Amino acid sequence: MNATFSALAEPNRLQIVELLRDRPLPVGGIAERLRMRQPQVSKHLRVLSDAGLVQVRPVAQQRIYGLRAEGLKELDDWLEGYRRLWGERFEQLDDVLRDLQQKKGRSDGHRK
Amino acid sequence: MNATFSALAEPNRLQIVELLRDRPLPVGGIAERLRMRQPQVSKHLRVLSDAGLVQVRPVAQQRIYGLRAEGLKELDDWLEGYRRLWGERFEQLDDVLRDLQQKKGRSDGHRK
DNA sequence: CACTGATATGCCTTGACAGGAATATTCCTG
DNA sequence: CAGGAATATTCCTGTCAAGGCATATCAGTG
Repeated sequence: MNATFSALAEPNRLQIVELLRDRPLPVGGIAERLRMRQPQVSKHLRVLSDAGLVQVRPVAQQRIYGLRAEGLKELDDWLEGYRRLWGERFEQLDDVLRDLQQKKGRSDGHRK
Repeated sequence: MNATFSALAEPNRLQIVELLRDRPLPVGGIAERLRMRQPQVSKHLRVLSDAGLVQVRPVAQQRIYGLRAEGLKELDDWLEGYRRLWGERFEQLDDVLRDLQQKKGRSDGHRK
């Protein structure tokens, strides 16, 4: 999960992902459209690949990079635990919890 | 959006977000539970706050930090454009697109 | 095989950023 | 207003990662 965020934290890498959202592309195609140098694109793709966000398919001497569903679904699953934050009236619950966080008055009462 | 990923890319920051998922906490409480030093926690919270991922509520000299729904919803919205990747048979469409990526779109007959 | 196109890798330099420690700031209470 | 608790900020330092550039690798073709 951490690798996912790290990978997407880099602006160029995020751009690549957004570009591949439309369709898979060879390295050269990515470099051309994003005005980046080929070596950097390869490096970024390496990181994205390690994070499981993209996958490759060799065609001749080209390598077609496309998004990898599982990688992004992982992100979606992570978000699942946070969806209750919006859409629901969560602020009221927030207020309730506000009281509970009072340092948890334990037997170690030190009210100097 | 980029700020969001950058903020969550840092392991400790991600931990903080996951911790605050359960309930809002004061700076000291966060530091204590995550075994981090207070200054670092404050710095991380600053970044998370700038990214719109957390919000503060002052209580006495404490500052209660909690998740900010809008920030995480933004992430969710971003993912929206990628959800079609899974759940649906997208691989077949992938195959179709494979042909179109032939290095150029000559305007020869591709009527359908 | 030599040649070429497409991509990956290695080395180097530089800038950003996280942690550590000290200090400043803010707010409460007597 | 002094004192202290909770938090923020500053300065410093080391690390790591991204870009530039050269080069290696690899597949296809004549």
